[in-house]
Amino acid sequence: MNGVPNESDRRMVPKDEIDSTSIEEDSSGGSLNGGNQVLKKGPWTSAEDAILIDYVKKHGEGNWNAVQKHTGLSRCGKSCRLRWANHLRPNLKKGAFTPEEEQLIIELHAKMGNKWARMAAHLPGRTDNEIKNYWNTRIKRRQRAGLPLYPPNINFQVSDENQQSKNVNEYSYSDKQPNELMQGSNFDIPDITFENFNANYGSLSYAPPFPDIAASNMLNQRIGSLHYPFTNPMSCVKHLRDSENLIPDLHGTDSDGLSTYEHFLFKPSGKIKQTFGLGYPYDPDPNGESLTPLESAVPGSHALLNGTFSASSPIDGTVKLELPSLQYTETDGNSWLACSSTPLEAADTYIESPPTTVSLQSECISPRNSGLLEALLHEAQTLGSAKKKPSDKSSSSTITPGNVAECSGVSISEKLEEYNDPISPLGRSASSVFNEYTPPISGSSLDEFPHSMAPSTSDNILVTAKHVSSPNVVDKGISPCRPDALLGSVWLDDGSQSAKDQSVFNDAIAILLGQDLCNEYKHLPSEPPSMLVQGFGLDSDPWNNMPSACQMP
DNA sequence: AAACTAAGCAACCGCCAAACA
DNA sequence: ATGTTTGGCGGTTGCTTAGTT
Repeated sequence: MNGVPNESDRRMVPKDEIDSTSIEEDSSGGSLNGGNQVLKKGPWTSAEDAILIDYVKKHGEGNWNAVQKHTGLSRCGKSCRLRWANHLRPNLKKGAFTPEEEQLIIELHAKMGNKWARMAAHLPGRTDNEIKNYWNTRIKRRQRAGLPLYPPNINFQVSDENQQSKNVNEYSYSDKQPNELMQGSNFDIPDITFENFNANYGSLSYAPPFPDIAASNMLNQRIGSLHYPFTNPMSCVKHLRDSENLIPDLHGTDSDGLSTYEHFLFKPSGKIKQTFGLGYPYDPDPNGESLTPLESAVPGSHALLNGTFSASSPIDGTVKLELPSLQYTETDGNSWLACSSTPLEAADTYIESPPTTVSLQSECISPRNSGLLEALLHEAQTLGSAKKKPSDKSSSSTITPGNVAECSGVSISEKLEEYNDPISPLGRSASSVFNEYTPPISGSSLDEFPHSMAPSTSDNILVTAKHVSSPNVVDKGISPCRPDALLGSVWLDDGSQSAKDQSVFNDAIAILLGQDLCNEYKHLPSEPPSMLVQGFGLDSDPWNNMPSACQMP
């Protein structure tokens, strides 16, 4: 039997309680139960633990509400159960997670999402709470470091437990495990490995977030009217938020008259769709008019999105962002780091986080750390509304995070220019940097890829690369403001242009990050794009390149 | 040395579903 | 069939500690 744990008592219990032998005396923070007895809240004392342990020895687990009756313990049944389950029950494993456990957690989370209890079932001696805390801490750490939540080489295999769900439409999205979703509608997905997504990984994993306004504002303002292909409205939030980490590219059509920028913000469905059109080899419907199982799956796939989702809730009215606060809130800030922080900080970020390096776009749009950028976005949005023209409305635009830059035809380069981007890491206007160091990508009006003409999956990657450049940008000889997009085009496109573009990209990075950092990128081997994305030009296994902090102590 | 910040952890809360009356 | 109780789960909060400025 586990003795009375007492590290927590020493640490958590207010000093005036530690020596208290009477658990009845302290009623601080308590509440009355049915019998008007004050139920204590807060940290458990050793005395309380002893009572609870004694009770369980005699009566066994369960019937937790009876604990109070039988023992006089002023704790509600829930609290007793929790205390027992998380701290007092025998065979609990204490201490830090082993590397094996950590790996297992990562894999389980990739499969299950935030199903802590289910994950705990795979980790004997570990509690759901422990796993949850670990994961949240891990997320925090990795997001701060700009790292993807999952190592790219992690395998996401369909587990038997995921066979339960047969029809995604029967369930709220939030309840679905990624693979469950993938299996919806009898859509069989073979073992999924991250390698399948490597081509997108760099940009997917850390492609940035919407601006802060994204989730809440999007939902508050638009969700209600969205034709959103998810059964659970809250899934919009999840998708939006998940997609923050995702996708370099959107492929929406501007059917509702929203400006491009608005589309980006308010039309997540397009975003999601395009996301999955990017190159998932099993997507049976790359054109994406219907929501494929994959589409429904991936947005919430922790594995694929490097995001997490949580339970659903109504979105009408006040939107409660359900993700653990730490799971997303810092993403923006990190993403922005490269742009907003000092060069050194940016450098650290880039060194630590190759994926982040390919998502400069996000950095460029996140307002989290920049009032200016927030203003920029706001203005862009305003302009977007003001500038809306019939032609704009009719154009079938691909909305990408990068395209956000074009907010209603105004490239972010231009916008940054307007603001003179005082926070550019190198003291230069980010826009000028982009303009100068990002190459024009041949290409493509967004109209080249109307929704109905979305290329087959084999082409999607290329499409993605092309779409990141906007008509405006190309026409003006202005490069897209998205190095990640650029990267995508460079890495994902084949042919002689690749080397050239890559070189240009490296130069752009050099400008942005300083030559030293750029050297890291110049080491990028001339490998197939997917390899490059996978390894980010560093070790072939990006997981191995993660900072020690991210490899877990 | 003090103030501040981040990390880690324990516990609570609200919701949900199953069991029971 | 309906209402209540109970247990479980996931998200969030708040506290302590450790590290940094």
